[in-house]
Amino acid sequence: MPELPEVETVVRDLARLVKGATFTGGSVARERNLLTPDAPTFISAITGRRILGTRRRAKWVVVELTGGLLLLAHLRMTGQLLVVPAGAAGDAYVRIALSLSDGREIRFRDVRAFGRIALVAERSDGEAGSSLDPASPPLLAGHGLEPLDPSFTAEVFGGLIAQRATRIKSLLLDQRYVVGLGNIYVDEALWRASIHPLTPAKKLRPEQVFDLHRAIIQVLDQAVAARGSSINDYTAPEGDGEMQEQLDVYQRTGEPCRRCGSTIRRLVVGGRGTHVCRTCQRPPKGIRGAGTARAVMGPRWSQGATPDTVGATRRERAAALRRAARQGVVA
DNA sequence: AGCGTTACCCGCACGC
DNA sequence: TGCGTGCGGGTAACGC
Repeated sequence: MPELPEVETVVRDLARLVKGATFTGGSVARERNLLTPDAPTFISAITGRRILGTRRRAKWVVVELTGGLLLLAHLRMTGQLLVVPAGAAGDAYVRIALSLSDGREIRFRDVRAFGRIALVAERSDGEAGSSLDPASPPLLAGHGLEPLDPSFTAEVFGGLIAQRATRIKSLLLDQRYVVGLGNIYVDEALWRASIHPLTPAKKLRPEQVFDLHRAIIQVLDQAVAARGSSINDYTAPEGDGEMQEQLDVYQRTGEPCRRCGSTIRRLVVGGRGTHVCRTCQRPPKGIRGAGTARAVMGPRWSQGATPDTVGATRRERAAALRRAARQGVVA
């Protein structure tokens, strides 16, 4: 699942591969993946544009084009941006293909088809508009702080969350506060800071806010350096990442905590699979331990997460076995 | 208004 | 082999 480190890797790879290239046309196999404009307008508007550079905003890939246009891509769950020779073998999941004058093409491949491509005008303030009209309102309005920007300080972060009663995990997943975090890195940052995901944000002590702020930056920096986590479908134009090998809790249900040896547990917070060490991450007062309080688990929580279960689902068990085999541990 | 929850989108893999 | 279901990023809608 592409989060900030994965999107950042795609953006950097794309810059190396296609900066300076010019679009000569393209095809839209599935128009629902195109947020705006309609397919014929999209193809005609992008044809002849040259790629000036790439950047990232939140989890959006932003490709800067001549003529004041921005090509945006959100990968959601399974989206990929690939740069291949035109005519290279593809499959049914290539939703949009854009040809380049040098004989290559950029392909947006997306198995689950949740991802979105948009072509919009850059506004005078540098933000992406919501249409080809540079006077259109910002498309990405409402996004929060960039966690790797110097403006993301512990003080600002603390001020954002101080009044919020919502669970800290749900808040961190909400892109209106801090952008770029998804399920993987939220679980990882909370483990690093030894904070339970069900803790109400406003109940965090000042030192916990400080630790969490630092953990967010550190885990994202480390993941960017590792080119992100290649889990399921994620890959970048220049290849997979390696952060999945360095994750401490995500999809490690049933395995020992690397800090204290306790078994990593799985619960559901805000409808999302969540991974914790219940020894390092003490549940907040008034909320019973994970796996016992159905009221805080939600109806969709996966049954079968018993203490001696290795992985809450068969898929997780299989992943745990593969991981064990890869690391030379006899399962 | 804030917060929690569900439905939706979609394809896959799981599990019966 | 075949069918029902959980999963999940983001958004919308709903209820308390």
